Amino acid sequence: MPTLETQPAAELLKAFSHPTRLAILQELATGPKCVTDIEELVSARQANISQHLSVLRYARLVDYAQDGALRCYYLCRPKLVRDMLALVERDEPIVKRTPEQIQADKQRLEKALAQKGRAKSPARRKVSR
Amino acid sequence: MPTLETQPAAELLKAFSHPTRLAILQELATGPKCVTDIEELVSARQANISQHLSVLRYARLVDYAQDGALRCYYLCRPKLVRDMLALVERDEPIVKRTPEQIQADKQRLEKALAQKGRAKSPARRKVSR
DNA sequence: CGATTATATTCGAGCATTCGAATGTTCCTT
DNA sequence: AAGGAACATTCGAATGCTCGAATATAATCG
Repeated sequence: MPTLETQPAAELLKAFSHPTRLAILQELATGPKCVTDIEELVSARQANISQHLSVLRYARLVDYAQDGALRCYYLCRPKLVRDMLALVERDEPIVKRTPEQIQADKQRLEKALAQKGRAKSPARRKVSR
Repeated sequence: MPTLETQPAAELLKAFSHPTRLAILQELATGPKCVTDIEELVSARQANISQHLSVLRYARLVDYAQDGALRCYYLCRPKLVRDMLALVERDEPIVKRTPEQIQADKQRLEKALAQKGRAKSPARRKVSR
């Protein structure tokens, strides 16, 4: 019975889920930059960068400070962004489980549940096993 | 000059970016489950769950072991998934920076760059400041 | 075998995202 | 004030995503 607010979490993740936006965040992770700088570093047109920055701003991942005609964008939740970037580039080996291991896992899980929550019997199934 | 493969990273994140898929991953984080179990825990129709599981499988976040007529789904990169779930629910306070702080940051960044990379002068700008 | 259970796949409609082109706005600079 | 630089916004077309309904498949039961 774990419960995370999946709706807002999904929205946050969506903001991260675009190659150009990831590239922008990556650049901002090295320090604040104005739109023109970003435009050079990430290769995309100005309007497009602005559109993506707008998405990132709405998700509260970035904000900017105005400096004359320039807008210096920066990460407004730097740790979150950096950890996310680190997380997605790290690659965990993919595990493969046999039906037997799965059975064992289920057993452990049921035992743990039975111990804590009262009257939480496993769902009825038409299959024997 | 940071460089992460943004394309595959964005695809991975996209697989996470849906409320139902997050809910499924959350359930699987407590142990392996078959589709019918998931269907009860997450409230969505069977076909829809299957569709989302297919996306998660393609992203190599889950896999299954067949057990008779049942398919027991499990996380095939459990640490990645758990860390992601933890990351999105954690909420970092949003920082606000003043133009002055930004200036300071930029200064530091330029200094650091000048020290390492040769001939990396800042982009020309028409604005004085 | 025939029925039923468990799950997957296909299809189509509706909705959302993405991008470039064009245009706006604001702030310099002269 | 006029012009240009920096950036944002709007619009429309193309593409992609999401869901339910219907249908398919595979295993098990009787």
